[in-house]
Formats: sequence, structure tokens, C-alpha cells
Amino acid sequence: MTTGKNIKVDEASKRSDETRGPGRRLHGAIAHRLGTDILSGKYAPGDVLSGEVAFAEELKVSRSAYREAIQVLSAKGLVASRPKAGTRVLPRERWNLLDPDVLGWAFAGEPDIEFVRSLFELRAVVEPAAARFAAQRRDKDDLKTMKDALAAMRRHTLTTEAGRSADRDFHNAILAATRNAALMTLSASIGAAVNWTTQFKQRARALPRNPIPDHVRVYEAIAAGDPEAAAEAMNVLVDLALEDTRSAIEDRVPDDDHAAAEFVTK
Amino acid sequence: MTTGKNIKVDEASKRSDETRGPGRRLHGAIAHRLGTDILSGKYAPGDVLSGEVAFAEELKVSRSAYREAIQVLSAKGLVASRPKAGTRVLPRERWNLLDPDVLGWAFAGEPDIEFVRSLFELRAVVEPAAARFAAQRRDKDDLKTMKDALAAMRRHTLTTEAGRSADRDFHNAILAATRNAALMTLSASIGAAVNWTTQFKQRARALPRNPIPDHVRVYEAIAAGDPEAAAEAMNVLVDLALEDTRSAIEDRVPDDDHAAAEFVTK
DNA sequence: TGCAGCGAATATGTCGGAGTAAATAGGGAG
DNA sequence: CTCCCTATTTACTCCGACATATTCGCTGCA
Repeated sequence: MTTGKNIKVDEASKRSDETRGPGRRLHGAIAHRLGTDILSGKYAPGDVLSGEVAFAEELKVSRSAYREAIQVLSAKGLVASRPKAGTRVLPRERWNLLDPDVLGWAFAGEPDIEFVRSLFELRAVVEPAAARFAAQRRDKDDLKTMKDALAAMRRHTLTTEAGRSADRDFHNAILAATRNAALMTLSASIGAAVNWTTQFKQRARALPRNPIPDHVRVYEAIAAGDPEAAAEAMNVLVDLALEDTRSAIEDRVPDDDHAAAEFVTK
Repeated sequence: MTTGKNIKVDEASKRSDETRGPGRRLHGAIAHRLGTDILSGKYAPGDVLSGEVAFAEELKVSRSAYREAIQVLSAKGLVASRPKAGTRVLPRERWNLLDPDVLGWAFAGEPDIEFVRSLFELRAVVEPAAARFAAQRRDKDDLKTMKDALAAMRRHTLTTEAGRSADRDFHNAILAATRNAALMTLSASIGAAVNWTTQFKQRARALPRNPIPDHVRVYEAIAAGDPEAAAEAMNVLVDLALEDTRSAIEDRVPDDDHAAAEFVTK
């Protein structure tokens, strides 16, 4: 306090950006905002963003924070910057759509129906295969973890957070039993993103049917070491999730019937 | 709680511009270096890196460049930084193993045999499914692109760069015909990474057999609109690639027989 | 002696500016 | 009209300072 510090109390610094949460770093918030804007189509592929100085000033942040946010987006393949050319949004083919953050940004707003269909198709391919591997490679510990998670699911049901946590544990146990790191990250990312969006539908309608028996069928097939039965049982689970999301989408976009219908007819 | 140990910068890393290529940004080079070091196990999960100032000075770069590199690694789930706590390497489950850059870093050094097995298993699941979708949804343009790529492959063979380029075009055409964005990014990433490592084996031995007929079989099944035949034909292609990589690994690590044997026996 | 609250130390986070390098656009020479 | 060269624009890098958050240790109390 003895030295004359440069005290410029910026009044404008009070802006509590709604995207800025506690515990969240500033550059993370910027990346989240720009990421959602890109995924939502506000910035289309090929568009070139305003210069560093201009954009940073517009966002009321320093260039350092802005640049670090851009590095994050660049790391996920959303944008690329070159001197003189500026920072431009890359074509969709370059986006790392399977990145957990990108998936989160994609589902932050109104997710693209076509993209949701793509994800479920991929899931329908990957998850049964994972169950197949799990049935071949699981050991006692894997089965015990699954059994415990299943019991917890029965106790709490999927309407409670504890129940959904148990559901995640069950699926994670299956993934762990595959002994396949690549399969684990992929399935975990997709499953988390999809379930994250599926959660909101719980408040709209009761569950169409009790999902516990289907989970039990998967468990029993894996415990019995029957790969084909496990794959088939998991297939049923994915179809069930698809059905849920389908009806949820129908409710949510009543004005966009053609898109929803196209999704339903598949 | 903190099982990790502190990490000091390697003394031998005095030269900082060796990893620095033209056109490559500085923070990109830093990220590449740290990324490969993490993937290779030089920095193990749980380890906490030296402070920003110390590490940046050791690398002979400014703190800004170092921080931007860390943001990239953080975006890919390799590390996480918190005030006062430092920057620590995250557990493997958090790594985005399917990120193209991460795959590149994983294959930069000696790739982990187990991880290669994982990737091929995933590929064996995904690629036939992609061929199945392509057989159902391809149109005339897709078929023409495939046919042209196939012709180019025949002309140049896979020993030339032009031939390998045509091979990539062929597989990309299949992916485009799936009409599935998620499947495209996934398969493109894995295929690129695997083929990138498979390339080095070309100088060691001649191709075991002519791969063109297998490609033709895939094309004909897709053109005929036969999903099952397309999936089966693609399955053969993946097995062929697996065989190539298998033999390449046997040659490369003669001192590591037990790992190679484990990989071969599968 | 043990614990609980509180203060200080420390490392990351944020900031603003200055100078460098690179790539594109435009002008000038052939 | 083509080609090369220059000039400008923009991102890239560096620097030094301040702000903030978290951890650790100290003090005081039970």
C-alpha cells in the first residue's frame, strides 16, 4: 500500500457474464461460449472471426484469455488461425465431434437432428460390440461391480440421481470389462452426452417402461459368458434409449414437424 | 492422496528448436513435445509438472507460449491445472484417446501394444458397420468417386504416394456414403493413425499380397447394395491391415518378444 | 493434546502493451 | 499480361505486473 499502485478501478469490470461460472476459468468460459456459437451455427464454417484485439475487446477480456480460448477450439479442430488470414471456422469434417466438450457444446442448444441420429447409429454399432467383448473377458470383480450397481438401480430407480449414478456405474463396469481403452473413451463420451440430454425428458413424462429387466438381461448374458446374447440384450437397451430420445424430440420441437418426422421414420 | 512424484525438466533438453518446424507455431511444438512425453510415459498420470515460470524457462519459451500449450493439452484431457496445486497429468481414463493429435502423439514413439490392439478391435467393429451403411445409402456420385479411386490405386499401386492417396480417397468415399458424421470422424481418425504407422513397414518388406482384389470386392458389394457382403468384405480388409501391422511389430521389437507374442496370439 | 478457524505464502490466472514474423494484397517493373 | 517485390495487416511471441484462488501453517481455544 505504500507504493503508488496503478489503481484504475474499471467500473465495467462488474459485468457478470452469464457464461462465467464460479470455479470456471475465464478462458474456459470464452471457449464454451465460442464453441456453442460455432456448434449452433452462429459462426458457420468458412467464416472468419474478428481480429484478436477487436474480438477480445468485444468480449471484455484480455487478449491472453481470448487467445487461450482459441487454442482450445483449435485443439478440437473447430477453428484455425494464420497470420494475416485471421481465425476462421473450419469445415465440419475437421471438427472432433467425438470430443466430450464438443459433444457438450453440440447438445447445449438445439441439437441437430441429423447429428443425433448419427450418434445413435454409432452407439448401436459400438455398444453391442462392447457387451460382446465384456462377455468374453469379464472377471469376478467386474461381475461384482455390475451386480452392485444393478442392486442400487433397483433400490433408487432411475428417477433419482443416485439411481442414474448407479446406471452409469453399471455401464462403466461393462466398458471396463472390455479391456479396450479406445472403446472405453468412445462409449463413455457418447453415452454421457446422450444421457445428459435424455435427462431433461424425465420431467416431461414417466418412463415408458421399467428398464431394469433389460439391464438384468445384459448382466446375465455377460455373467454367463454368452457374447451373442450380451450383444443382443445391449441392442435392446440402445433401442430403448433411442425410443426415449425420439419421443422427447417430438415433444420439444412441435413447430419443426418435418425434421422430427424424418428422424422418427429414420 | 498424491501418489505422483514431482517432475524435473530433463537436463538433456537444452535445444528447444529441434521439435520446432517451419510453419509450426511455437505453442504447437511445445504441446507436441509435452504430448508425446506424456503418451510415452515420461510423465505418468498423477505427476505434477514444474511451475509455469520454471518449466517455461527450462523450455526457453515465454510463459504465454507455455500456457497456450498447456491449454491444448488440457483441452485433450491430458492434464489439468489449478491455482496453487499446479498442473498434473490426469489418469488415462480422462485422455481423449480418439483425438487425432493424441493418436499422433501415441504413435510418435513406440506405441503401446495393448493400445494398438484396442484400436484394431474398434476398427474391426466400426469399419464393417460403415461399409454396411454405405451399401444402403450410396448414390451414383459416391460410386463414381470410389471407382475413380480404385482405378488410381490400380495404376500406381500402394508403393507410391499417389497410390496411398487414392487408397485414402477410396475409404473416405465409403465414409461419405454412410451419411454419418460421427462415424466419419471416428473412422477417419483411427484409419489415419493406423495407416500412418503402417507406412514405415513398406520399406521393410514387400506387400504380402495384392490388396486390390479385396478393395474391389468391397466396392462391388457396395455398388450392388448388399450390406452384409460389404461388411464381410470390409472385415477382410481390416484383417489384412491387422496382419500387416502384426508382422511389422514382430520385426521392430525383437527384444520384446513376450509382448509381441501376446499381441499375435490375441 | 487435539481441533478449528484464520492468516500468509505461493502458483495459476488475467491483464495490457511492445515488438517480431508471416502471409496476403497491391503496385511496379519487365 | 506476368512476375516479382514491397507494404500492410494480422497473428505470434515476449515481457512484467497485478488479481485470484487454494493450500499450508500458525495461532488460539476447547
